[in-house]
Amino acid sequence: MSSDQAPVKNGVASTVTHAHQMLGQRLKSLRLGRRLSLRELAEMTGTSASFISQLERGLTGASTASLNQMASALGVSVAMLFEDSAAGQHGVLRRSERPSLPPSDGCRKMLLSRPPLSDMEVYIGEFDLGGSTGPALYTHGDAHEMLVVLRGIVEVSLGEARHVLEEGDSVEYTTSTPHRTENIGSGRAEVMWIIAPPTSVRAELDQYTAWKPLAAR
Amino acid sequence: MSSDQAPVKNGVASTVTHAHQMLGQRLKSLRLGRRLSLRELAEMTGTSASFISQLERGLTGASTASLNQMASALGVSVAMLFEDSAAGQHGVLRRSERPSLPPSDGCRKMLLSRPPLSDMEVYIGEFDLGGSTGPALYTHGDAHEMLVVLRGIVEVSLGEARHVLEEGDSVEYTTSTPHRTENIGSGRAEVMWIIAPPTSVRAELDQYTAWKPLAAR
DNA sequence: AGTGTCACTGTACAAATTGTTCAGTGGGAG
DNA sequence: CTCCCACTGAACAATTTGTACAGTGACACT
Repeated sequence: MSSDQAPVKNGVASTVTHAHQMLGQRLKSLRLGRRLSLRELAEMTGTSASFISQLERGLTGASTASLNQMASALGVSVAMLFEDSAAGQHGVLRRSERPSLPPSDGCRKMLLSRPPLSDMEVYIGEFDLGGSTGPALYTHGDAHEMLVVLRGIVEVSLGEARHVLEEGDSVEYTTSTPHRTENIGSGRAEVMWIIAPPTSVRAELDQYTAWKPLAAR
Repeated sequence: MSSDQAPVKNGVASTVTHAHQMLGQRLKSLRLGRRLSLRELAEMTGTSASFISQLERGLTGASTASLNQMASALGVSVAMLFEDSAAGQHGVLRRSERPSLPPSDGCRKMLLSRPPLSDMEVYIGEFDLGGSTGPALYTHGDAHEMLVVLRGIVEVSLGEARHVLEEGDSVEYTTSTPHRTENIGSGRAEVMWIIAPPTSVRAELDQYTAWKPLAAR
């Protein structure tokens, strides 16, 4: 409150620090939303805790390099660090507006959750006939994941185990369990993935690690 | 390690403490899964932190009253505190096995997530023609919630605002925002609610608080 | 009545973790 | 050459963590 009275030489300086504070607030709310401490985020971004502390309170600015690291560690785009909107917004997302991830192997993934707001990640996946999430089983982070079959029949591999799921069935597992989903029905399939807490989507997207299955029993 | 060598008079005593330890481990993993500290859980259950500490380490047992409190605060049944299975289980839940909550106002809710495993709550709601989640808007806890329309057309009230959502549309909001869902389509409707982090279902089920809307503008 | 046993509380404590302060370093722009 | 500024590292006080310990009251079984 009293520190607002910091000496200001000119108008430019004040708007600069104001911009810093806006960024700082946003950064802080994002970090707290992810339940991260300064040190944890510092390690993720390869910076220091004190730096982020100063950053959040608008005492300093950040280089574009740092901004990139922050944004990716928090699972948001750099743009989202600046756009002051999305505050009072109730995030209505129309079906037609769903952002979709690059498709592959006969599977189109669409993101329903909006990273800065959510404490979860929600995807919808549409499988073509014989489509799958890829040839290998994947692991990412250490959160909880649920898969719900909205339409069709799929086979879910979890480590060594396999489960055939029909419409309305669901599975839960941890994201650290190697997993994979394949459409084994005679038509198209549609599933929903729910991940909580969010595993910082973009940050880890290219860090997905493959898993070597043991020889078949 | 060395404390394992505690004096044991007979076989009964050893199996008793063993049972205590099993319960303790389970309790601890549940608590940590909810990211609760001993004191937080103590306050929720109306007990003390030191008691829970001893409990988790198998130094003492618990009365049925305490067990009930623990279970409900953690959002699990008392039985789940004891069944040592569910360890290697990948929670497959068939559509026909979904536990359903007491229906009301033309809306049947079914729980897809299994409390002990999940970091989220997932419900599916089926609305009859004109059905709704109730006459009033409700508030519960302070988590994030997403609603996805699987079939039909619904109207979602969020505080003063109203949104008409069609199949495939979704909304995000915080659970502290007074909210309500109503089927306004010409047929049945089906939606999905996702809440993270979990707000300890059973514990709060009867603590849902109504919200008085302001006079219509 | 007497005597344990046992569930449970409250205080106290060491250790870890929190965010912040501060002095300082290095590099790029003027 | 020099100022500015992004950024580091160590040290800080304030909380918060889980645990230890000494108790209290109730119930069970002589």
